[in-house]
Amino acid sequence: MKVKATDIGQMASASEVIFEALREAITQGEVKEGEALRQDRIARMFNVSRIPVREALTRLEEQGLVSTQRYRGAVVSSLSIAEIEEVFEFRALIEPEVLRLAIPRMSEAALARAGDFAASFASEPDSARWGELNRRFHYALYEDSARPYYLSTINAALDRVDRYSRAQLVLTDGMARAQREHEQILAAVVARDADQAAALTREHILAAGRSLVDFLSRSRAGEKAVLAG
Amino acid sequence: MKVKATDIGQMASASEVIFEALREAITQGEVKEGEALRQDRIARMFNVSRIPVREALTRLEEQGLVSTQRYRGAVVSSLSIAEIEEVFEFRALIEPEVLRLAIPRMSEAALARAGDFAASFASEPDSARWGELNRRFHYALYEDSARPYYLSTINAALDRVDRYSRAQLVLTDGMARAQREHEQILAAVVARDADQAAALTREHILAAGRSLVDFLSRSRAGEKAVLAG
DNA sequence: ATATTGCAAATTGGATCCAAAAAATAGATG
DNA sequence: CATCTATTTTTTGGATCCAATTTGCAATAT
Repeated sequence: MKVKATDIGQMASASEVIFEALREAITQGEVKEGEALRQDRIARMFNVSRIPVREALTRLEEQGLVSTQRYRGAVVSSLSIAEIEEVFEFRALIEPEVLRLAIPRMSEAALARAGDFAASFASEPDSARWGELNRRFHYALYEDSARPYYLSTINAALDRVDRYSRAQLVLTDGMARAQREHEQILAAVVARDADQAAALTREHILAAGRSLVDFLSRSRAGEKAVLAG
Repeated sequence: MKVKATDIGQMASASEVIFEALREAITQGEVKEGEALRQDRIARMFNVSRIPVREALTRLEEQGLVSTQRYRGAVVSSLSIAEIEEVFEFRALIEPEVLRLAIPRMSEAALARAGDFAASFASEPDSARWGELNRRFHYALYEDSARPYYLSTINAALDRVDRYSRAQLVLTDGMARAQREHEQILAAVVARDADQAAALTREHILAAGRSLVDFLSRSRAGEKAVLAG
């Protein structure tokens, strides 16, 4: 995991830096699910004591990204397929509504930014950055909704499932399909057709969820077969 | 605030006990918004050092119940009227959907429990317990939805706004109206009419939100007048 | 009287240390 | 050789201590 304090803010406390680094590492899939996060090891990584590490782990646990058992330490939480499905179902309920609320008040600047992010997918070879680009594209469309609470719940939901999407996007045609759907959503937003944009967003999220669940079902079944055989 | 470790669980760590006690105290309105939560004072209350207190405050900050500035300590976050409106709007989007999902699979036991909670409002003189009864009533209706993530977001939303509702329920007829609406929702659920139950739940939440926002607008305007005059 | 500067008290973030619990390892026993 | 038990090692939750920062107050200047 990368340690870059400057990216986070000039006067960020150690625990904030560690929290952001760990959150990034988990959502990016750099630390695998079930992997133990030892306080002492992380503390040495950052040249600090275990105190700020514990604060970071507490935050991560509150966000549901790690789970902790008394005296047994923190492990990256692994979501069942049902739990992943639920997060996509949740997003499919929330995000179309936020987009609907944003459209009447959307600035040209935000719309242009969304267009730039949508276009940048095509020229981005690093699959590790697709998740971030996707998030920024949708965020640009949502931000003028003036609904900070909704946006925070969307971000929390994305943090939970992002790490599962990466492999699927690389190994299937998921990325190409997502790009096409982004263009369709964008066209509906440009036309200020809130109903259409919301419906397309809902389908976009549900389709992504179905693809991911399908992909994970296959790969997890494969893992079990390997382990058994 | 009450310190009752036994209520929370046999082997709960100190920080968990403190977290629950502070969360309860904040959501119940026992500590006022803007009030500073001094680590040392809380530590002495519970006869522990500041370390577990800091962990509890970290959790509360992650949940949005307190906000912290470096070296300036934690204060109970105060929500603007717009933010309170947003939470009710969010609940009005989520909760009807959860109820809709729960109805086809709802057990008789859960339905009976919801009925008991609905009835218990009438005989509960302590207004401090109304919020909890309300939460349990709705939770009984939602729990068979098998959507733990939705339920956790609903609980987080309720934690944010519960403390604002108490005074309003006592000083207006909000409680009586809520009771009537609960009975109507219950009837729709008994009839397994998911559309009707969802619509009633949405209206129930939106009406509660409107009442609360109206009440707070008046009382905050009054406060300003007092401060100015 | 009011604004300003300097110092002391209060408060927090973090380091170091300690005790309790769990995991790992070695030894005894069938 | 496998299994159970005792002991050592790891690891965590919490206590105590320290340094950095803010806040409150008093003395001073205007």
